[in-house]
Amino acid sequence: MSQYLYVTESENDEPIEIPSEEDGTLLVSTVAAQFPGACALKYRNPETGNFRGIRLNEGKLFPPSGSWGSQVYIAVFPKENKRKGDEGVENPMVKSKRMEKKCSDLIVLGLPWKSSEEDLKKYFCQFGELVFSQVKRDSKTGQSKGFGFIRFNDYDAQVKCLSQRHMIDGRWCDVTIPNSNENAAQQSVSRKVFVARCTEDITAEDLRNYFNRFGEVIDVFIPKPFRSFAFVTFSDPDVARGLCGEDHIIKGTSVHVTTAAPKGGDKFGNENRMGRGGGANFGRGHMGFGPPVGNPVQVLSK
DNA sequence: GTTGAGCGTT
Repeated sequence: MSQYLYVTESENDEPIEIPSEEDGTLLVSTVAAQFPGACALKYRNPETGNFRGIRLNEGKLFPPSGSWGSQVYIAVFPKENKRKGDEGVENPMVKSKRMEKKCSDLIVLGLPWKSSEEDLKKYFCQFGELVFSQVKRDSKTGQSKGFGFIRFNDYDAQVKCLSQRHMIDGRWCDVTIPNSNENAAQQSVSRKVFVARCTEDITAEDLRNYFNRFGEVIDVFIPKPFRSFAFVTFSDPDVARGLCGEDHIIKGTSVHVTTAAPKGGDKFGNENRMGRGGGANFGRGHMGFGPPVGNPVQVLSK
């Protein structure tokens, strides 16, 4: 029997529902219709956190265990640009890829009180597809606070959008990079990252599964009671640092990754006292990565 | 039931 299954291009995109065939298989051509160039599917095995490939024969994809279930499958492309880089270490392009222009959440100021997430999508889709939109509201009344956040899939769309003012339902609105993202490039180094803006439905396993694609996750810690943040520790500090400053969408929530330092006092693993020069001797002296618009100022106090 | 600079429940 035919069913709709969830497929996404990358795990932090919103999935698209696409139909299988009557015999339960899924045609690669069906996948490619939504994801041009896609040649296969994979999915995250919840037990191991690893990717599993979907069996493919003569253009037909076969459900892993009889049925496709409700999990999200990921489209696979030929020669996909890999993000985690064992062999990519020697390829400078791989590294700089992460420091390259990537989309981040954008704050939208001055929204009409009545504007909703849907309104944001309707307006901003003229620049490109939104993978995230949110209107900040009073938790009690639900009344909009007059600002929100959006995120594009495509960096060019973001650039275009940032370059102008926006008339949304009769009001001029400004779109900028949020201040909270400014600490993107310069961060101290640790194997552990702080994941802000978590929601309660994001479990430790969700975090592990999500972040495992960037490098081996060796620990996930979610404070109890719920405090809307979490810590994720990687085996490789480079991976941790590479993620800092980024926004990631997990289960529809945009979380923000920074170094795990602001508060201090963590149970497991690293104590981040960066008092001496110690702590962070990963690799050679040159820390490369000349940030294009370098902000060499390191905030010390606080 | 109002409002109009801001920055996302560390």
